[in-house]
Amino acid sequence: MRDPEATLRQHDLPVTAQRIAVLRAVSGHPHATADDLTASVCGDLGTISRQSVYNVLNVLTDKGIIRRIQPADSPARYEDRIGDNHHHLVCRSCGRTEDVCCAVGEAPCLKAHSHHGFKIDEAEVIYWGTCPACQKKKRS
Amino acid sequence: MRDPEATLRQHDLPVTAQRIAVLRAVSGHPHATADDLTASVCGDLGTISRQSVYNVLNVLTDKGIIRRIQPADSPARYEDRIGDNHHHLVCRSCGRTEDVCCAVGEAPCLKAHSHHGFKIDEAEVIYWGTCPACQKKKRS
DNA sequence: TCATTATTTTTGACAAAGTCCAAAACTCGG
DNA sequence: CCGAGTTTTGGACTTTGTCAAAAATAATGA
Repeated sequence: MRDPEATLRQHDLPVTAQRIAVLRAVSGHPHATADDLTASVCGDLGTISRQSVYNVLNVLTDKGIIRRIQPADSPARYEDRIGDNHHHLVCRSCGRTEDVCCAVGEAPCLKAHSHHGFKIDEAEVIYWGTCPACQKKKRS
Repeated sequence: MRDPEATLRQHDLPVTAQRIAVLRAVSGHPHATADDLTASVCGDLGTISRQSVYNVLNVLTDKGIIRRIQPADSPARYEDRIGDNHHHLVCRSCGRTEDVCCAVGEAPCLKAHSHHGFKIDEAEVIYWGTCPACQKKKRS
């Protein structure tokens, strides 16, 4: 995210300190939770209400400026990187999340199959596993 | 699920009325939530505690007798059909969930890639879209 | 069959993540 | 700089699920 303020203006969103700070936090901490982001913003602005963090994250998500990912057994996480159809790799034991490029080119990702009459708009892929650190921990 | 009782015994689980009823409910209502299942079991046994439903669902899931799916913005759902690596199609507006056969054969499903040093054990795919009923509703 | 023992079930409190609402503060256009 | 309309804030509330202790039940062996 080069310029949070410009990004907000481009999307006709009033520019506020909270929005700039949250946007910067998301940008600087990919896959952070709302809680993580609140902490990060507080280190920047001094304070922000929990509700504002959610408000901002929701409006940014709705506008497509950021993306929300919600793996099982984890609070929602947010990221900056959008529009490139990448997927995620999540550690079952610590929740560590990494980006993964779409493994198979166009299929199944982005391909609008038709099943059961549904109009499909996204194929979400999560790879579940164990991260290096947790593999070590388990062995010991 | 042909015989819930036999299934429980096969897995060395003490047979209780609650377990049989929950197992039957999951079998008869694929993709139901814990709440749905509680209602269904109550119509069968007359009553069951909320905690017992969770206890049973957890133990059955741990044993691999049923599978838990946790799409974003939805409570956990449970299903009977396991071991065939199928995926899910979820309606964004009403949560309706359908099974989808693995769209691309072996890849990316079940294929253990190695990325970031993670040991991957599952590839979960969710297709997001709008079900026929909600498409109609939106148009009207 | 019956007592024993370990496992389940129940009840009620609790926790995490997020939303709803009304009041105060702020942004932006004129 | 003013006023209208958004945002932000604080607090209560909701949903989904877990924890813990006591009561009930299932499986085992005599």
